[in-house]
Amino acid sequence: MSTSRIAGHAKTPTSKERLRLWLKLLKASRLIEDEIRRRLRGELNSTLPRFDVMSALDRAPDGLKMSEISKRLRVSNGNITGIVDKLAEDGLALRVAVPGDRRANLVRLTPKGRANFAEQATTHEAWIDEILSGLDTDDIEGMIQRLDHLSDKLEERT
Amino acid sequence: MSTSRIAGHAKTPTSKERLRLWLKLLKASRLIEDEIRRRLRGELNSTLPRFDVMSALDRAPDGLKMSEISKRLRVSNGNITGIVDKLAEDGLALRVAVPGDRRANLVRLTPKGRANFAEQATTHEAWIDEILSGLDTDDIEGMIQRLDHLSDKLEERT
DNA sequence: TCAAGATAATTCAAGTATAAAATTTTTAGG
DNA sequence: CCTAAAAATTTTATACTTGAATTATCTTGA
Repeated sequence: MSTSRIAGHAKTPTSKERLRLWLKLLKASRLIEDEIRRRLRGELNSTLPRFDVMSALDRAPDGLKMSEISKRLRVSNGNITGIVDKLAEDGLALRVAVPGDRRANLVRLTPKGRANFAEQATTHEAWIDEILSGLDTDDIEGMIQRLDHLSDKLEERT
Repeated sequence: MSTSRIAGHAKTPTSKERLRLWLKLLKASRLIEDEIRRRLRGELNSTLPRFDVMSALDRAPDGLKMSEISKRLRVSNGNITGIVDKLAEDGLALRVAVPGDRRANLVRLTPKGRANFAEQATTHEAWIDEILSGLDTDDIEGMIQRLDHLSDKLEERT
């Protein structure tokens, strides 16, 4: 069954319009993401993946399994192994055995990691506040709504 | 409704709202980007950076200097070297000497590269069309406007 | 019970990314 | 001319990312 496209009908978006939207979306998010990466590297001596993992761990005081972290951040398992290794080396996180399942570990922030992240999170929020200044509430609310709508559609697909 | 927000009177957004927007933006674009990467790998045996470089080259029939590519794609120079090396190995692009400046090269798609990209671009556009189906014209136009506005603000900063 | 089979994590190879240093070539000032 | 600065690119070092293969450990059903 194929979709019939009626030429000139205003309500049906064309593939060109959809492509345009995607390119704009990618551009905007990369502009912001690159800026955040630069600042994390330059000012906090960290990286976005490290920040993301710590953020996930911070929200789970009881710890998360490796696989749980990778599911939440939508990155591969092997990836998380390396990042958690680094965090552990730096004394920011540690692996704890799971009683009853010797395959799995729980990863937790150490007190040092928790304190460290609290600072970083404050700084991070201020960056975003600065970077996104110049958008008014209508812009923000409108975009949040539409992005939610979009993400919902995308997640439905699976 | 219990909120006191009045259309046309945009109150100042809080940093929490801005942070929320950023997280939504990042989520949506990663959902799409990951899907595109998966398909490029699985169906076209390619990668997003390769596709991006070829896309830039396709739009510049006379070729682009390495530095010009990295400026357009906003990635580092050293990065482009590796990607162009790969494309050249596969016979999709080649380096041409710039008459009068032996420091620089022009990179061009080969006929094979051009044909190859034409196919990929068609497929890519169809993917986006499919992935973003479910958004109506209002969603798309509204988002494009706001993303443009956002990107403009971000680019002003520099 | 006990061999599949599923699950958790790690390791590996290949590719992508950056910043900084190095190399080669061009351009300008004296 | 000649040398210092600038420009274009590559190289290097480090880190992130994925998907596939591997190891180790459960879980299950005949």
